[in-house]
Amino acid sequence: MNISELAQHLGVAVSTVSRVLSGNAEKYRISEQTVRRVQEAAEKFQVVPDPLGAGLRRGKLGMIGLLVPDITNPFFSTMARAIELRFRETGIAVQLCDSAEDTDTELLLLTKLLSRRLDGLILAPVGKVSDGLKKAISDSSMPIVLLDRLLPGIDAPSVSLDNRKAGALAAAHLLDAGHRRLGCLRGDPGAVSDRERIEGVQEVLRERGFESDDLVIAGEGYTREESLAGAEKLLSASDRPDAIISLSGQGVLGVLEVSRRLGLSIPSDFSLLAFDEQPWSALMQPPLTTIAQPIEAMAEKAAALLNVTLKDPKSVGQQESAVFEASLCERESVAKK
Amino acid sequence: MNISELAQHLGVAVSTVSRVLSGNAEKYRISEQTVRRVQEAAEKFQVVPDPLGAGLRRGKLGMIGLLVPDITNPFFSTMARAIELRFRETGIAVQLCDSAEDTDTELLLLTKLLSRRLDGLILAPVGKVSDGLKKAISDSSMPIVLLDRLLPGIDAPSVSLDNRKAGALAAAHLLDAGHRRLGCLRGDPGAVSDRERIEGVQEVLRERGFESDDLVIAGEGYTREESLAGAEKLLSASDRPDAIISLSGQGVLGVLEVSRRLGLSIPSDFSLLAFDEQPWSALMQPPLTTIAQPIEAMAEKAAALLNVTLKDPKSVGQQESAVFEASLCERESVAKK
DNA sequence: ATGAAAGCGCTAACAG
DNA sequence: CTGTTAGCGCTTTCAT
Repeated sequence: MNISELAQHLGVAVSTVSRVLSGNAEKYRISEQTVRRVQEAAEKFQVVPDPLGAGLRRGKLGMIGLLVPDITNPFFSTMARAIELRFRETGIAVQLCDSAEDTDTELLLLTKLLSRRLDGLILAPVGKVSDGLKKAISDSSMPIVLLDRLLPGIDAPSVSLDNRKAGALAAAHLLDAGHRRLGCLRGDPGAVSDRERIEGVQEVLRERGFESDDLVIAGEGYTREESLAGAEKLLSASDRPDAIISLSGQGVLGVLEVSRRLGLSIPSDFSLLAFDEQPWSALMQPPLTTIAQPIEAMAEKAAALLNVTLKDPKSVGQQESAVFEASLCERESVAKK
Repeated sequence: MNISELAQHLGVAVSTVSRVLSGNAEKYRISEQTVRRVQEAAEKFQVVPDPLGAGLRRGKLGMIGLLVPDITNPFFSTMARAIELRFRETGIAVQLCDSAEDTDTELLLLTKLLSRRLDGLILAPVGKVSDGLKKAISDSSMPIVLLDRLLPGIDAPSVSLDNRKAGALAAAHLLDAGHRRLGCLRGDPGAVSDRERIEGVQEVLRERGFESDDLVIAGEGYTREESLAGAEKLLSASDRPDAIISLSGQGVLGVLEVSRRLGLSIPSDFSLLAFDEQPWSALMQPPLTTIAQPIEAMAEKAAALLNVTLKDPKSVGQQESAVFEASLCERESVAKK
C-alpha cells in the first residue's frame, strides 16, 4: 500500500499523508488529530513513503555511494562500517561497491555510481589516475570526497594519511633499532600514497647519511597474491635487507608466506614492520610491529566532509582536506641490534 | 542532460531515445541511422537514462540488497564480493548493509531495505529469530534468499553449510588424533548453525562411546571481543580440554589471544581447530588446521537462487535450498597423540 | 488546517 | 519506423 491509497482509505488528501509521514506535520500545522489518525493507519498498514517517488520528486535519493578498492581488507571494511554508521544516523543509505583493486572495474563502477543519481560519493580509489577516471569525475556534478589513496590532479576534498611522515616514522624506528639496509614492499608503483611513504623513508635515510642503495623497493599490486612476487624478490636476494617495511596492509601476508617458505625467521633473519593494524597483527609469532592509521577518525571525517556538501551544495570544492597522523604500535617483529 | 532534453535537441521523440538507450532499438525496428544519431549524441552529452525514473516506471530498480552480519569478517567480505560480481554481470547493483552482529541493527536495516523497492534481498542473518524479524520478512513481498546462518520458521530458499556434518568432521579429526576432552567455542547459543555444528560433534562423541561431559561449550557472540570471555572460560578451567574447536571464524582470534595471555602453547598444551579459512590461517604459528567452507560456490548459488525469482516472480518460494559440504584443511595446530 | 494539481524522468501501450 | 500520451509515487506550490 502506498500513501495515496492510504489517503483514499482515510478520506484525506495525499498531500496531507505525505506531510505527516515525512515529518512536516508541524510545518504545515496539520491538526493533532489528523496526525494521529494518519500515523496509526500508516503503522497498521505498514506504509512508508516510497523513496523512489520521493527521490524523483526531490531530486535526491537519500543515498550515497562508497567505492573501495578491497572490501576484503580490514582497513576498508572497518572504514565502510564506520561510514555507513555515520550516514545511517542522518537517514542516508550507503551503497557499497568494491573494485577489487582493478582500475577497469573501478572506472566501470564509478560511471555507474555517477549515473545513479546518488546524493554523493566517497571514493577510496585504487590509486592510479587514468584519463577516464579524471574525466568521469570532473564531468560529474556529484559531490565527491576522496579517501585514503589520493588522486593527483583531481580537485576534491579528501581525507588521507600524512604518508610522508608515516614513512619517516617507520624508517626512523628501524634505523634507531640499528638496521642499515631497508626493503620496502609497495602496493603500486604508480600510487601517490605509496610514493609518499617511500619518500618519507628516503628522507630519513638521507638525513642520517645513508646511501640511496641502502633502500630496496619491490612489489606491484595491493593484493596478497600480487605481493608474493615482490616479497620473493626482497627476501631471496643475496643481499637481503635487514628490515622490511610492508607499505600495504595485505602485503605483509605475502612477506610472511614467502618468509616461511624460505625458512627465514623474524626478527632474527630480518625485521618486519607493517603498515596497517590488523585484527591478527598482535597474534602473529612474533607479534607484528605496525604503523596504525586512525581508521574510525578518518571515516568520520570523510562522512563529515561529504555531509557539508550535501547540506550546502554551494560549498562544493571549498573544503579543506584532512590529513591524519599514523602511530607506531611497537611489538616484537623488529629486532634491536 | 536527460533523455527528453536530448530528444528535443535531436528533434525526435523521447520514446525513440528511450528505446535506443535502453537497448530496444531492434525490438522496435528503429532505423539504423536514427540509432546512430541518438547514440552519438548520448555519448557526446554523457546522457544515460535516469535509473530513478526508469525504476519508478518499471516498478523495478535494478538493485538488490545484501545484508550481512559482519563485513569485517573475511568470510562475509569474500562472499559480498562474489555476489556483487555475479549481479554486476546481470546489470544489477548490490546495496550492501552490515548489521555488525547486532539484532536490533539488523531489524532496522532490514526494514529499510524492504521499503526501498529493491528487486530482491540476500540475507545473511545474525542468526537469532525475533518476532519482529519474522514479521518483517513474511509481511514483505520481496524475494529473499537466506545465506549461511539459517532462520528456522522462515520460509525462503536458502544456502547453507551442512553444519552437522561439518561439526562431525571436526570432532572425528580431533578424536582420530587421540584427543578425549573437547571444547567448543560457539558464536551464539541461539543460532541454529552453531547448534547444528555442536550436534554434529556430539553425535560423533556418542558414536564412539564418550560421555557427554567430555564436551565443554562456551561463548556467546560472534565478534572477537565477545569471544574473549568464552575462550577464557575454556582455557583457564582446571580441566582444560585437550582440543578446542572454534565454531566461528572470528572466535579463533579470541582463543589465540587468551592462549597467549595464559602462556599456553599450541598444540602442546591444547590443539586448535578453527571453522572458516582465513587469509592468515596458514601463516599463524603453528599454521591453523581449519574447516573451510566453499565460499565462492555458496555465494554464486545464492545469487543464482535470487536470480530465478527475479526473472520469474511466480516461482517465489518454490525453490529448493542448497546445502554445501565443508572440507578439512589439515595443518599443524592439531597434535597427534 | 487541508486539498488540488503540476511535474520530477522515464517506459510502454496505443496510434499511426 | 516513430510520435503521443498516460501514469509510476511522491512533494510542493498555490489556493482556499
